[in-house]
Amino acid sequence: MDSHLHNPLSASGTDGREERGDRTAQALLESARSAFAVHGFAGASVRDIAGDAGVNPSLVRYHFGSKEGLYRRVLDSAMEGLRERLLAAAAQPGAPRQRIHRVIGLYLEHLASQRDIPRLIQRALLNREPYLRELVSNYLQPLLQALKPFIATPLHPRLGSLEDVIISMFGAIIAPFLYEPLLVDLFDRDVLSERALEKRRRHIEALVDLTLDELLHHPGA
Amino acid sequence: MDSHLHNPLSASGTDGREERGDRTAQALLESARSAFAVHGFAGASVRDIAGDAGVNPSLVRYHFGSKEGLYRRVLDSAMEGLRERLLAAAAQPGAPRQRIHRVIGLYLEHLASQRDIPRLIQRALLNREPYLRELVSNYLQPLLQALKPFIATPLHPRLGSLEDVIISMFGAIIAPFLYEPLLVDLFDRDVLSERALEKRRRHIEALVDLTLDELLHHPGA
DNA sequence: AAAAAAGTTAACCGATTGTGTAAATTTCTC
DNA sequence: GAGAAATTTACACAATCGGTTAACTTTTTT
Repeated sequence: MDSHLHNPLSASGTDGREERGDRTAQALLESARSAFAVHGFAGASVRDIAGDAGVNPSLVRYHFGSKEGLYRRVLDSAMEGLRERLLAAAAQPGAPRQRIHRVIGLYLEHLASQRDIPRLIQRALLNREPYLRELVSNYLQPLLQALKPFIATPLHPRLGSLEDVIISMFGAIIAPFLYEPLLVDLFDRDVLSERALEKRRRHIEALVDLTLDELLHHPGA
Repeated sequence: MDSHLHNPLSASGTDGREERGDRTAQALLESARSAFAVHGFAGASVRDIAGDAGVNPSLVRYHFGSKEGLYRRVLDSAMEGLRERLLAAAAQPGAPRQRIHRVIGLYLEHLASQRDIPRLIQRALLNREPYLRELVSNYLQPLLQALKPFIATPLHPRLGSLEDVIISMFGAIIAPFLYEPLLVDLFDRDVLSERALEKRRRHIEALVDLTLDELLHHPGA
């Protein structure tokens, strides 16, 4: 069926020269990432994506096989390199708390530099796409295993299990990116400006410290 | 254009008898709520919704004017009554902290009993639908005004402003509902079971207390 | 320069989309 | 029971969807 269909964006194989096909595939990827983030997979049309990229719609099939193939590549490219950077940050020397702060800071930085990512992942979550299992096993599971020994702790009398704490911190980290349009209306100020995000990073750091202190020393009952 | 188009579900006007049209409108609403939550507005088709409700697709136009009219009614019905219950919980006598816990507990209960809501709101957020402004001014703004005097506080040296704390708590509260498919894979256990949600409620309560203590007394620098 | 490969284009396909319309049916009113 | 109103049905519409094909142009290879 799909006879040739050479995989594009092959990191420009032998030499560093960028080929013609690579450029159009890259343009399609960028337009698609934005379109899928804004309108979702079902809401974004191949024609619109190609139009935005200034390219013929049929090239989607040529370069990516199908709309779904393009979508997969968008998700992959959005996550590219993150796994290695996160694990490296977790493995770097330092006190456990410093490592955790580094990982969180890196993740916040990644979200801030690629604003489409939270929405892409959130849409994948809402649609319960099978891609999520990869995301879990590739990113979250290794990260959890790398960080868990630092905070191995029995049940806390009030905070409960470590899982609950992780869920809360994860929700708190992602919140401003996901609820931005709502928060702008509620607080009447930009929550994704560079200033706000740096403020946010310090807040998360404090919140993590607060819960870690409570979790590790659990003084109160 | 749309000449007659009587509004259905009029709470059965004079007598308590449920009319034929009300029943089909109700069936459409229920099917639509599920379909919009699962597939999104663009992904859910009028024909599928009507088919699931066992009803002719044209009745969507008759009862709700259009697909978008149906969608609006779905959002309204999902939020119905929540505002009054939340404000009543906030206004009930008791210590400020108890009021906050009541509001949060009520909200968690509402999310738990209507699992479609987090997904519907999240999709509305992702699509930046204008409906969100209503949601803010009808639910969040009044709630914020009702709770704010209890925790009026200057900037905390580490946690930052009250807004940041609210954002984090909000993210933590919603997290298990939104990230459920991901968390099931990650922790290999149900995070939305009745047991897990009660555990979750206690955890959130502790987390709120922890941050409120820090916010109000801000002992550490 | 000829041949092969890679990339691009335009046109078309069947399926599905939301919506509109007019007639048929049911229910209510008198 | 006749007439009016409310509700339901079947059918058609224009538009859009993703996908397919074949011809065309550009680039690379020989």
